[in-house]
Amino acid sequence: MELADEAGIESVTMRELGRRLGVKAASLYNHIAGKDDLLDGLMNLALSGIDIALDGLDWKDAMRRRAVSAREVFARHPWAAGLIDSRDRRGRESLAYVDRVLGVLIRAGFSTADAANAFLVLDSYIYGFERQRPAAPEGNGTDGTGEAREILAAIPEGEYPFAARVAAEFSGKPFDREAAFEFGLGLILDGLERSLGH
Amino acid sequence: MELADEAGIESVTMRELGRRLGVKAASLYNHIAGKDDLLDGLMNLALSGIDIALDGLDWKDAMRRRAVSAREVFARHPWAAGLIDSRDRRGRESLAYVDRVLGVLIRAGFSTADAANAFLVLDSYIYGFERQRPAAPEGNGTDGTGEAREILAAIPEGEYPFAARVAAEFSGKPFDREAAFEFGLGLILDGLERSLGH
DNA sequence: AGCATGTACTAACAGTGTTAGTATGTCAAG
DNA sequence: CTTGACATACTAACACTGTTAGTACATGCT
Repeated sequence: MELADEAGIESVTMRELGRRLGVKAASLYNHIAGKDDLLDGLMNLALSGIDIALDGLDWKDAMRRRAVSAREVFARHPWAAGLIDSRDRRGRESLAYVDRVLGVLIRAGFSTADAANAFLVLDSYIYGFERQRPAAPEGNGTDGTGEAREILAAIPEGEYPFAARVAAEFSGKPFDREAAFEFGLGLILDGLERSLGH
Repeated sequence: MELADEAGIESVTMRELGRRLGVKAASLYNHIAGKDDLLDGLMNLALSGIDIALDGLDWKDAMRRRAVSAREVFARHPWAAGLIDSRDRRGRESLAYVDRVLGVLIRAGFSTADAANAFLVLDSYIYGFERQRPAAPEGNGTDGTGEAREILAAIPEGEYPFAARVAAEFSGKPFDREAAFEFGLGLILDGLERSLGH
């Protein structure tokens, strides 16, 4: 996980991992079944950082909490989301997770079909959000203003006026990703609440 | 694109592609700069299938049309979404796309910041949705009922009651992904509309 | 006729995951 | 203390991957 966070998931090779551990690549096979096994473990390790202690909360608070916590995980480990959809999601661990979430929704009054729908919609948003991250800027800070400036400079004069306006807007002030996430999350949760009362 | 659709993006190797074209791998380099070039082209080819002829439509209709069309593309080419976030999104082509969409929103009355927000929220959902697809079932049809049955059978008796209920629900009838997508899309669009009037 | 261009080829390189076979250290039983 | 079993590390190799250098050939223009 340290290796993936620091150097990117593409740097997680058997030989590189071995180098970090002071060991040759082949020796790793005494401990794991193969690279798939390694990546499965990595995925579960990341997923275990998502808060699903949802008992006793209102369904909306529970879903919001889960979503915010999931986004933090995906922001901290940008490789996690990509890892998830390149492999099977049907492990025991994720089944428990699914059951927890569905339980909250069904107990709140959603039909089984509606609960499945709500789950899918919410997770689509959650999993999709941190992917909408522009490629990391080179030598700038982490607020993205430098990158916005860079994009702005690359836009041909007058050809893309609206993109230019938006880039100009965010070259001055940082973009608050967390706030943007919660804005969209609120839209979805409010909509689900409305759909609950027919 | 045929190769990626039929055999999966991981089968798109220089040697395999050459085999399909009746040519050795090295010969491909007379036509493309490298594999990155190839994948960029593949991505743009897929993206060009998204309908962005949005002029003259109400902003909601325009966004809905774009979203539905994008989902169809991602459903038809499951590798496309993954390709997009593994490479730089700042090409001329995608810049035109971005400008088009932002233009619709800003003209509809969104501030530049709100338009950027709306864009991000919408695309998070769009890009995230087709990833929430369970691994393809082996010998079953495409409606997923066989897979739901299979999952149901694999759930330990009584351990995950809510997951079991949902699996049971959908082992009887097919799951309409398109309807589910439009349901969530509607929630978001309605929410954006409400936020437009403060 | 000669030459330039485009395109295919073979061979090779460094890198990937993985396995077989071998050596080494540690620790428990006799 | 010796012996043996076990865990673990190693080297060497295999079949892949993307990519480049150098070469051959066929087409078509001057």
